[in-house]
Amino acid sequence: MATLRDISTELGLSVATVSRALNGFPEVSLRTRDRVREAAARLGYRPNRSAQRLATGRSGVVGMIVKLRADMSADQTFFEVLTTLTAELAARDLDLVLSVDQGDDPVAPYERMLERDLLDGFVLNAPVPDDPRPGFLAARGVPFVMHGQAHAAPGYAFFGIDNAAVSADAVDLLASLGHARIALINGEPHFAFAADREAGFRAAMAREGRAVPRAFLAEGPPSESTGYTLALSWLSGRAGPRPTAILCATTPVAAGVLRAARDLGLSVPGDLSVMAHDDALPNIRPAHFSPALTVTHAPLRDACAPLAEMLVEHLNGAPAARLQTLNRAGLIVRASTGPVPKGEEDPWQIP
Amino acid sequence: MATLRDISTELGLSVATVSRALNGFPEVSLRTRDRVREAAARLGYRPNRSAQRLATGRSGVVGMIVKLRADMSADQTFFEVLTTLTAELAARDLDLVLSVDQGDDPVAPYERMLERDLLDGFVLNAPVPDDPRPGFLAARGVPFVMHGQAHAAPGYAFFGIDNAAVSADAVDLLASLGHARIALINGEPHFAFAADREAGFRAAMAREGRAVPRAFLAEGPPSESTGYTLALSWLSGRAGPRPTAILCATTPVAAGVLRAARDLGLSVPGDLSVMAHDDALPNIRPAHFSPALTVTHAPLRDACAPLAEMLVEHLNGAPAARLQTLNRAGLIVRASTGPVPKGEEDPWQIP
DNA sequence: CCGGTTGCTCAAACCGTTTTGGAAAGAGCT
DNA sequence: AGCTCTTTCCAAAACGGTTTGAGCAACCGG
Repeated sequence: MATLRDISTELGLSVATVSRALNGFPEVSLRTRDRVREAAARLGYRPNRSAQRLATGRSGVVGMIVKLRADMSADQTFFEVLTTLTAELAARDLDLVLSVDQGDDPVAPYERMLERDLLDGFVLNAPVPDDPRPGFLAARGVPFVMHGQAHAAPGYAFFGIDNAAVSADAVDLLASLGHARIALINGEPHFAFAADREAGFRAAMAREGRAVPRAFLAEGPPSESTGYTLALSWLSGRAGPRPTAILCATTPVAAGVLRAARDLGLSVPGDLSVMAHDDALPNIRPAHFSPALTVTHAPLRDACAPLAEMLVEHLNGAPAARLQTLNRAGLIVRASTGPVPKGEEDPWQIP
Repeated sequence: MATLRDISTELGLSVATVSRALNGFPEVSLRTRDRVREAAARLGYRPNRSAQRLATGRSGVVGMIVKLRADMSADQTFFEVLTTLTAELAARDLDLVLSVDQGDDPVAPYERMLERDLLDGFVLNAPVPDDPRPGFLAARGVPFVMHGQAHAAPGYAFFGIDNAAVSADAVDLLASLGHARIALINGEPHFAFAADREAGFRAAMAREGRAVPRAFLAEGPPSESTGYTLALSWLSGRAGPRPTAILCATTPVAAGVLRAARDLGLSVPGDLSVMAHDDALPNIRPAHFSPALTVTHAPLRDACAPLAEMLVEHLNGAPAARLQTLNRAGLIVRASTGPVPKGEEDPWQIP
């Protein structure tokens, strides 16, 4: 394994110059920099991480915790983020180490990883309302970036989408099509994103003058069966006048709703409009649903490069306040939404 | 953060002595060792990993690859191993870093991790028959331990259970109860453990003089629905004389079989005996099934300490040939197995 | 011609461990 | 006392990078 010293003797330069050349410092001439680069490539030089870390005082490793559910499965969306994030961090010379946790204390696994004294920072995910982790890490001066947002105006670095707007955009589209009875199948309520979606939904519905009985505001795991079960019950009319539009937290949920409509002989969008938020997971193609699904669209993948970049800047001393991005999800209108059915324009009455 | 130097000046010793004292070398007197230990604790000394690694030439980090299925889920059992293994390795001063892979090439993710030049070795899991990974890593001189076994007599370090014996023990128990028509719901055939279970099953059945038609040798994912569906079909009698005993790859599969029997009005173990292999995953308690499930029993958790220990020894130069353990699973007889029903003692006839 | 700037490079110090090669002190033996 | 072993410690040399401070040209304007 070639070292800086090997290159320096090879070229008759000092290790200092070689080091600067490879790190792209400005005070080394273009010509020598190219020579050094060439020699490094030729000798197959790879920096020794331990040495680099010893000298810089940084480990080049950031951590992330996988939170397992009671059934020992991990969040589907987690892996989607994980793969891309690993690549994005690697491109910035950071390694991502994972630790798995199944305990109750949300900060304990972070504390354990800090004790190992190996990490420069963290990527947090799946924020919950009043998430205790940001406070804990901030108190210890550990840099981190959050994927999502646990508070309305957090004092920490984060990247996420405007989840209140996700619901509002969907409601606005459906309302403009004349829908008054819009039901929501939300994500699980202990996640911050779901709270934001509900708040946005309620606010938009109120703005449009549409009431929403508690019965038509449901929540559940992001699975096909969640959508199927809830839609079956709602569309049967048992819970009250059936919704003319259903807004789903994820595309699998929408797939279940579509199946329920099919089973009941309802046409989409003739009798029922269906929308979902699309995280753009692979192997799920809402454009190929039948009918093609109208969605708000924000690929989870797209969060990874910004998150990685923000973490790097944070590690380099950028203040958290500068590292806050809230993206707006896109709106893709396809074939699963249409005008409200004739005679179904009346909103729900709150008892 | 206190360093060796801090301790050495504090005590008027050299850093060399402090280092040896802390690492428990014999050439330092008991008295000074205690003084050093005390001072280290008092000053809150924590060794600088990067420096340690630079000096020893080892990174103290081992890798593991999470292989994702097409549906983006990970193997349930993977996390069970992962959590315990992380702890066991940490107790031996090794960090475990994970990388997620969803590609087709089985060795590519290992190559990628090696390129990052951060790892001392690997833990491999979920071996497949003729697994290419051991050869790949051995060719590069990278130490690793395998959880399981991909070949009959591998040349590498591994820890696993004797899966042929798992099947044989179950068949022996059932045969001793008079059962002749024993069906198998095996794990997915691309895993080595399933191939071994099938081989053991076939051999034991042949030894007992029992034929097994292809139709009663099924395989599938380790889920409740796999067991339910297969058992429903078998017990209906459509595929031929119904089995008097069903051997399941996992306890969730057995749960499905029990449900199918219940739905068909069959009593267990009156009409049907049911067995499974029990990995002892949390949240699944075969002892509380109704009836309590007879199992072969080998907690996945139990593999972790040996695996960690073997990896450490391997890193310290122990030859692979000395680091091979094949454990025997236990047999726990509970209430789901009983004598063969009267009049059902005849084996299947192979057409 | 001179003082000052700029561009490029180098030697040396440093990061915090582990490990090597002695050396001093004491013990045991003749 | 002289000699050889142990025992116990130390100074110094790694490990392979990064960073500092200084030096040497060449170039600038005056």
